[in-house]
Amino acid sequence: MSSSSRGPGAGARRRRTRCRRCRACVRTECGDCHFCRDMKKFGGPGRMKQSCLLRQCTAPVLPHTAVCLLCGEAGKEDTVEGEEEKFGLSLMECTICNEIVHPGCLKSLPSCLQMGKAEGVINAEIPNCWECPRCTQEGRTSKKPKPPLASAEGPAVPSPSPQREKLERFKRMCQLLERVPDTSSSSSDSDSDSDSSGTSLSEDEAPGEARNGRRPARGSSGEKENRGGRRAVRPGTGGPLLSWPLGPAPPPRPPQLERHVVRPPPRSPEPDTLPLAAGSDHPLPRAAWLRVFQHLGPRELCICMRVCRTWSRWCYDKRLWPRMDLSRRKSLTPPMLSGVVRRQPRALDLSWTGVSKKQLMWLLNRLQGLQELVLSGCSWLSVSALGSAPLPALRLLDLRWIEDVKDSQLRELLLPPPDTKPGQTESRGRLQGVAELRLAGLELTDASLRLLLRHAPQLSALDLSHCAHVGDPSVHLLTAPTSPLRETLVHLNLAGCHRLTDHCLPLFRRCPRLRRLDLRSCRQLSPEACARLAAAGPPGPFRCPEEKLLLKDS
DNA sequence: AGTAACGTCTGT
DNA sequence: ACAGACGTTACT
Repeated sequence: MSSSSRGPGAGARRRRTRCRRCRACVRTECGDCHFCRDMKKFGGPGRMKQSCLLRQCTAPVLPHTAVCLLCGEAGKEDTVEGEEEKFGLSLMECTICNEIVHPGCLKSLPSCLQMGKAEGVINAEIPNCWECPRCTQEGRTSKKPKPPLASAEGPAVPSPSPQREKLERFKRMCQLLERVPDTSSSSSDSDSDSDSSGTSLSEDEAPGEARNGRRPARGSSGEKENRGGRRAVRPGTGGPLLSWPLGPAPPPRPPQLERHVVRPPPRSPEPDTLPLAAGSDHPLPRAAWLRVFQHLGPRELCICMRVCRTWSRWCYDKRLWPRMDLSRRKSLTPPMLSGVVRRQPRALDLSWTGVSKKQLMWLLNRLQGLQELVLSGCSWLSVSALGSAPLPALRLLDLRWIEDVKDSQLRELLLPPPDTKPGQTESRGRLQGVAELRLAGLELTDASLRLLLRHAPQLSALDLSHCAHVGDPSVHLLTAPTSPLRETLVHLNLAGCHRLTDHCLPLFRRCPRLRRLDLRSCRQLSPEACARLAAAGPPGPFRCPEEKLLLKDS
């Protein structure tokens, strides 16, 4: 195997490895995803050899054995203090040519070997990842593969056009995500990342349906040569250590872009001022601009984002995007999804969309601050992604009118994740902290309500309208002395629950905080019994005028 | 030596 | 385009 005979740093591309620190790395396997089920330890055949979907590292690092192609040494950023010095001594891997160097080693090359004043384009999303000055300088990005510098004798690398397209998308993504100290003009088109349609977002890529959201293809390690059949031969890869940048450069291998990750915007310092064409800065600081932007809607913000690079960056501020609405979009494109992730909304409406399970999983894994999620009218197939998603901040979940949701499906969502160890913390379901749950139109029975009492005990608003199986016993359950919801419920929607009879009405007086009870379209309820409930004086519910018992269809 | 899993290739 | 397979790499 030729790649193993190459010394590290001699052009052998390095496989990335887990950071072991990110949230994904430190969690346990879900035991339930496609790849877990394949694992021998979970009773599978062990053929796929992939990491648990929930354990996909979000910051894959270079292996410890990686060294600089130029000096042959490892990363040495720990030996210095300043940011700039650290950068010069860190190992950077180019997403295009895959070469790993110390940026400092590049700078100290004789000037005749340097690439003018070209700067690398740093990809802040992935550690030690950039587009090296040479690739940047030569425009070796989306359009052309990196030609062998010394016109090596090797065969041209076949680059099928789909891969080329992916490369272009990848390049765009890198430009959009880059957080380079603005010395380079190589990313001038990155300002155009917001599109003209207002609420729809188009910018960097998200994997969408692709490849389970696997990590970005770094260069691989040349193992493609181990297969018979067609393969991309890499000429000149055994070249001398110091051949770069003069020697035959490894031809580019378009990375397999469908696997790259898009993460929340890094906490990189934002420019605080707006540079003007005249060279000076606009007197208003960023904070003032943000206060202006806060008065704009999504459409206007997207327009602002096309004004200039600085505005574009400022407008990603998540304070400007507390809620995002993608409802009723038949298909969600990768740019839309990554646009959401970059804006980190607190509330996201995906109702009646064709969001897929993978897309939802991808999103939720990257929206850890999400407080409100609306998925009404989506398919259970997709929504089941909630079953293995981390939802630490979730307060509102809307699952109305999802087809095929019965007790067993809701159970999946309510029960604690399978990897929660009994002694770890107390076993907590995902919806423990949820205050508002909308379950209208689902085929739930009292079995689900019992689970709700146990695993969603903090509900203040519950929508069970048009749940055909909800009847008097359900109200008994909800208002029983043992029910935690008896104390917490403020809003309860039971509209269209035909099985409810007058007998259940007095039970609602057990809920001291109940302020709004929707009993519209409950055929068996008599106006008289409802009137008696409504007239119930203190300490019963519905005391204030704005607190209502809704009885009739308005 | 053993385990995990990365990145690419193949068949559909 | 996708899912599955698997050689190989990274690390213990």
